[in-house]
Amino acid sequence: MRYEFKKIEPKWQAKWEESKIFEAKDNSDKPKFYGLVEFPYPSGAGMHVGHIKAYSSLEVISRKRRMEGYNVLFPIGFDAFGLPTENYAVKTGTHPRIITDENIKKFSNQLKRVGFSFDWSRVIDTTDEDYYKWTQWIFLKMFENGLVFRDRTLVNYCPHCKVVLSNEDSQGGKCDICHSDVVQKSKDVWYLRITQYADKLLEGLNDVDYPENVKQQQINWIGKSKGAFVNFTIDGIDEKLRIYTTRPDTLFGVTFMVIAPEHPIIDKYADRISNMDAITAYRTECAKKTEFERTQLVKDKTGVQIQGLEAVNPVNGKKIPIYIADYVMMGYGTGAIMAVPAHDQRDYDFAKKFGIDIIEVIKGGDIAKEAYTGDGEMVNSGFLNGYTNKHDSIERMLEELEKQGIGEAGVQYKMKDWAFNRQRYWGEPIPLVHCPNCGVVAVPYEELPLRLPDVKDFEPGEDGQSPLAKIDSFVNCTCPKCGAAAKRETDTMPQWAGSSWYFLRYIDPHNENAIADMDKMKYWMPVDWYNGGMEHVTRHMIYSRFWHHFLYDLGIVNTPEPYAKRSIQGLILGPDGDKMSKSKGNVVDPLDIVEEYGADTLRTYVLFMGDYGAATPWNDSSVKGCKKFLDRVAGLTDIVSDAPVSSELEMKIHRTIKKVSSDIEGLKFNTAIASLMTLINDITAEGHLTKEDLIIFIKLLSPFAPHLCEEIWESLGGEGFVTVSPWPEFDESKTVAKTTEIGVQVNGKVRGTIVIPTGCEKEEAFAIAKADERIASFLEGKNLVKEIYVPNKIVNFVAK
RNA sequence: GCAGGAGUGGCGGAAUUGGCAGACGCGCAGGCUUCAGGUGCCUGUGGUCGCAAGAUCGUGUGGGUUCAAGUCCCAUCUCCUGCACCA
Repeated sequence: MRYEFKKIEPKWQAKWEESKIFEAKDNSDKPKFYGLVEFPYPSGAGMHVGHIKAYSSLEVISRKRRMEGYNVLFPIGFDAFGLPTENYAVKTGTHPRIITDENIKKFSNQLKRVGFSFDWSRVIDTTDEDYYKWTQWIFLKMFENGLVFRDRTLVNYCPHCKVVLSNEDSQGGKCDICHSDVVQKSKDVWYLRITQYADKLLEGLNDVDYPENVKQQQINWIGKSKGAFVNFTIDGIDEKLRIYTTRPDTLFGVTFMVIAPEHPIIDKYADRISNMDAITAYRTECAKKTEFERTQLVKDKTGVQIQGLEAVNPVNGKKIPIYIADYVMMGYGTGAIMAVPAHDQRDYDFAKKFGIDIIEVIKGGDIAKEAYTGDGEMVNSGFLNGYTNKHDSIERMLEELEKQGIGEAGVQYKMKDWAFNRQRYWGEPIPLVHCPNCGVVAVPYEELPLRLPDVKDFEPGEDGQSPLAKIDSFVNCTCPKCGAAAKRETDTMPQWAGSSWYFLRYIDPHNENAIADMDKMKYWMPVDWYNGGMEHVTRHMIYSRFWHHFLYDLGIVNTPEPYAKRSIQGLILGPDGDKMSKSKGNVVDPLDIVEEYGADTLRTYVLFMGDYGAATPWNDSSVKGCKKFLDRVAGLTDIVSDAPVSSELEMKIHRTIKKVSSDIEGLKFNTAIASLMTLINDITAEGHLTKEDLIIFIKLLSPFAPHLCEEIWESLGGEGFVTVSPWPEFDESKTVAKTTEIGVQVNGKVRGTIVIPTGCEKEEAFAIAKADERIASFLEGKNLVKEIYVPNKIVNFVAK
């Protein structure tokens, strides 16, 4: 047979669709497997080879599971709200709905052409009102349960996109969407109280199978730290300055305090501060800086002492100066710190610059040179003197603080509450109403979905207002509670909302009464295996785990954790080894590859190219190598004969079944394909194979190259589809050879190889080795000191 | 700075977890097929020395443990990814 991909690919894609073999069954006695891939944002550019790699791992595993007899749910959908579509709408005047529909159509066709075995009967689109109705519904549940609040604070704001960004979306001080510098702006913001779930999100990690680095990244992101809150009094005023510290045991070493430039105490006591001009100037200076600039100037400390306010160290009564400095952030802890210059490098640098005392309280370093952050004996510390263990001294200090009522143990998280609104059109409307009498009121559940109004102008307002604010018919409404004239919230939800629960909707995509039917969730949840990119580990995964924990607490879902197992695919780099990007012109279009070499070749290549988790450059020549491999597979049909193959080849077939089966489970697709290549080399050397042997071969290959394998299956008279035929089994006894070739070392150097009966005793192995002429020549005239034999591995003689 | 990961031929990458380093693919060289190019097939392919048999070196670098180290330990360099004045 010849590998005529242009003919066979459309043929089998049509047959698969017609036979519905990829549709998951809701009522099944079979064990279930729920494989999930991160659904795409349907951009106008269409699919990228990165999408192919991202979906191929669970594509192969899902196909293998079907052959193993599982009822498989392998769905796909579109995360279609978002800025690129809206920006394109602003530019072209086309409605985002039309653009989205076009892009989804384009993506679907492309995915189908690659032959992915998605269940197309369960496609979801986050911008579909039947879908976002439930996104709004979950939001209202959170509102009802006190997890939604509004606050006027400094937010990360992108002046280019004109939206408020969460911390997650402004990493490194750059807007995640347009990469402009993010500025700080005072705004009213809706927050989701994700911090209330910080501990559950941490503890939940113990129960899931995520790669270690993924867990670690989430742990760092949540950033839990244990320490203490301590209240410092301000001299002469009845006012406490509250700080957070992880080292309360160094309290005797505090020689000054620092507060963030935005700290409210400054305005409160402005009349007592004698250098308000200098302070105001410094604050203005800081406000101008972006957070990025502020955190970049790590080396040089700046600040201004507050003249007129002095704090009192609560453990020794000493009066200490208070400074404002931008190295203290309002957003973490209490926005104020106690400074211990002897044992904190930042405080040390500041003290050196401003000539403040440095008092050593932990022995072991040289505080004339730098801060000492290690352990050691406590000194100059009153009742703590003589303590040598950090844990003990902290405990002792906490005890004292609580006894005297000046502080208590506490925890802090780096993770902040989730800024949950955008001033944009193309997102889920936030279902809240502002009533002059009742305040903020929820839209009643029965009025959901709260639909996006049809508008012509998608341009956001210059004052940072949503385009929805310009639509009077949308804004003006009556209060659901008191009936008074009221105004709708005009902000929309951020991009991450719709993807925070989408895996639940696949289970029951058309349910009109609930996000999904409980019995169906009990069958399908949790997601057995979720594959995606590293970039979603801290945002999407944390957000969706938060929503899921919340829904679990309400009894709406049946598992606390949504994803039992997570894997990560590595990037595909351009042929030049750089990240693919339009500007570099090194982008590979997957459809070009499908056109020229076929979908099976593309699928095989993206998994063969290297370690699945590693970033690997694209190589056009290697693609051809995979095409050549499939050509040779097609050619196997020409050498089928009735004559049984040698026992040697039979063993290799059994070994290959074993290896491909286990490699797929470990995401080692490259070696699984390599072993099939090795086997075809062995078959070619043998010159023939039986029909049964060929069936085994195409079954093993079918998850990777399903179109070709179906064609061969059909030509061999197979019933139905190879895709749903049983996965081959191997006979362990047949994977073992009668004889094994092993290396023989003399003094640790390989001097030859011998053939031994597999699993033989050491005496026999030594005898065979010594009988070997070459080995004997190396042993001649020497004393055998030691003989080592590792069964079926190696013989080593130590001779002097 | 902190956390995680990686350094193996000309290239992508293997190595049953301490047991013959370089599987498989690409590339390259030679040969066959071909008027020719391409395709296809066969052979070879880590470095150095050697006609060869073979010897010798070899997994970022330096040390160590071991009969035996890509793999374990100590030190060190480089690169990637994330976080970062987090108190």
